[in-house]
Amino acid sequence: MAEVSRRLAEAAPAPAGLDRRGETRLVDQVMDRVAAHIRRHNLLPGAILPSEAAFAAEFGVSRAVVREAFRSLSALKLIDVGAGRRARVSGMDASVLGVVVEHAVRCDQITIHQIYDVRRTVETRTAALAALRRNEAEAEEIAGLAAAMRRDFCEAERVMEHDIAFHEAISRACRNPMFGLIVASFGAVTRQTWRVGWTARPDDGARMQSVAGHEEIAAAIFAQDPRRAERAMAEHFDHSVRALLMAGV
Amino acid sequence: MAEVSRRLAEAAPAPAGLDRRGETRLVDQVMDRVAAHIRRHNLLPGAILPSEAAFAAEFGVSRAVVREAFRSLSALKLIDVGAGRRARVSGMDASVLGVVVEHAVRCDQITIHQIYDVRRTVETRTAALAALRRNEAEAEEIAGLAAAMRRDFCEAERVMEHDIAFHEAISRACRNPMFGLIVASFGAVTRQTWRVGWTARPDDGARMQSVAGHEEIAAAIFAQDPRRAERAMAEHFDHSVRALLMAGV
DNA sequence: ACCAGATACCTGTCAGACAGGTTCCATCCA
DNA sequence: TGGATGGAACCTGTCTGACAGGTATCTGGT
Repeated sequence: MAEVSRRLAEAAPAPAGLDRRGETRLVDQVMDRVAAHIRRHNLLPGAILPSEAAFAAEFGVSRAVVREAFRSLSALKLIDVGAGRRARVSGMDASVLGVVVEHAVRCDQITIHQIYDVRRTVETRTAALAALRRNEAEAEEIAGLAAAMRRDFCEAERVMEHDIAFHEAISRACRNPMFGLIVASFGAVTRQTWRVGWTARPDDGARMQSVAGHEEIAAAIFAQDPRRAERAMAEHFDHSVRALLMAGV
Repeated sequence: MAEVSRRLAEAAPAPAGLDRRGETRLVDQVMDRVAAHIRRHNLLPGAILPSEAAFAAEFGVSRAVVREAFRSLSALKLIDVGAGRRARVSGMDASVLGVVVEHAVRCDQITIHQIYDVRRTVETRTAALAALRRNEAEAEEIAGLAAAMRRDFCEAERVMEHDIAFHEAISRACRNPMFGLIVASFGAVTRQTWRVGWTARPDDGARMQSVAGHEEIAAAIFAQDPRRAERAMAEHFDHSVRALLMAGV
C-alpha cells in the first residue's frame, strides 16, 4: 500500500494556473485542486485542510467558489466540514453509495430484482468469508441480531432494522471494507422495499421461516462452516426473491 | 416498479418550515428539500427542476444556500446543472462510486487485494450472466477489446484502457446496471494500479498469457457458455492476484 | 502547573451586482 | 406559410463585502 500511495502522490500534477476561459467551471477546478492537495500531501483521514480563505487566496478565486467546492467534496464524504473548525479529510462512508443507488432505483434505472441478484452474488460470498474470519464477538452479534428478529417478530419495523443490521454485521465480519461498503449501500433501498416482501408472504408461518433462515445463516457462521453459510445465504435470497415475485413486484 | 415508486412518493414528507436554530445547516436542509421535491413529483432523469431563485424564494433562504445544495447534489450526480439552463434530474452515474473507492484506497482504508477479492466475486458472476444474455453486438465488442489488447500489446497504456473497457463491456452485457455500476467504479482504482501488476509479470510471455486469459473469457461469452466464462474469469483473477503478490503489493 | 477569560480565526449565511450562456418568442424575409 | 433571425427574458457562474456565531488558541492569574 505504501508503494501505491507513493506512486499516487508522484502522479499528482504540480499546481498551475486555473483555466479562466470558462471551459471548465472554476468550482470543478478548485475541487480537483483540493483533491490534488490531499494526494500531494498524502493526507489521511483526520488531517486538517487549509481554510477556505487560504485556498481562495492560493487559487485567486472568491471564497464562494471554494465554499462550493468544499461543499461538493463534503457531499461525497471526502472531507468533513463543520462550523468554526477547519475542514478535515474524511474516512470511508457507505452513505454516498446508498444515496446513489436509491436515486437509481427511484428513477427506474435499476429494478429491485437486479439489486437482489447483486446482493445474492455479494452476500453469499460475505457469508462464507464471515464464517472463516469472524471472531467471537462478531459471531455473537450476528446470532444476537437473528434472535432479535424472532423476539420482535410482531413489530415489522424492528424486524426490518434487525434484518439490515444482520446483513451489515456479516459484511463487517468478512473483514473486507469494500464488501461492507457495498452491502451497507443496500440498506437505503431495503428500507424502502423490505415491507413489500414481508407483507407479501402468505402468513406468519412463512415470515417465521424467513427468520429461521437468518438463524441458520448465523448458526453456520458461528460454526465456522463457510459452505453451509453460503448455502444458507443463497436459500435466504431465493426465498426473498420468491416472496417479491408473489407480491407482483 | 410503479408500485414501489408510488410508495416512495407517498412517503415523502410535506414541506414544512426550515429549522433556523442552526441545529442543522441550511444547505443540508435545502438538499433534503430538493431531493424530496424530486421524489414528490416522481421526476425521472431529464426532468427540469425549478431555478435556484425559485427554491430560494420558496424556502426563504439566499441563493447562495440553494447554490451550494445544488452543487452537492450535482457532485453526487443526482442532478445535472449547467450555465444558463435549468438543473435537470440526472441518471445513474458510476463515477461517484469510483471517486469514493479511489479515496478509500488512497487513505489506506481499503487494500488492492480487498478490491480484487470483490472484483473476483462480482465479475465471475457478470461473466456468467454475460454469456447467457449477451447479444451479437456485445459479444463482438468484448471479443474485439480482447483482440485490441493483443494488437496494442507493446503500448501498456492502451492495453490497460482496453482491459478496463473489456471488463466494463462484460458488465454491461450482463444486463444488470447495478453490476455495471460496481464494475465501472473499479476503473478509477485500476488506472492507478494496473501498471504495477503488468510490470510485475516476469516477462512478455506471462503478459501475453494475461491477454490470452481475456481472449478465453471473450470466447466463452461468445460461445454462450456461462460455466466456461465463469471459470475463465476466475482464473484470470487468480493470475492477476498472483502477479500482484509477486510485485510485493 | 492548571484553569478561565479574552482573542483571533474560521465557517454559515446574507445581500447585491454583473457577465455570459440558454431558451423562447416575435418579427421579418423568402 | 415556413423558416431564419434577432432580441428579450431568464438562468447560472462568479465576485465583493459584511456580519453572526462557533472553535481553537493564547494569555494571564492563581
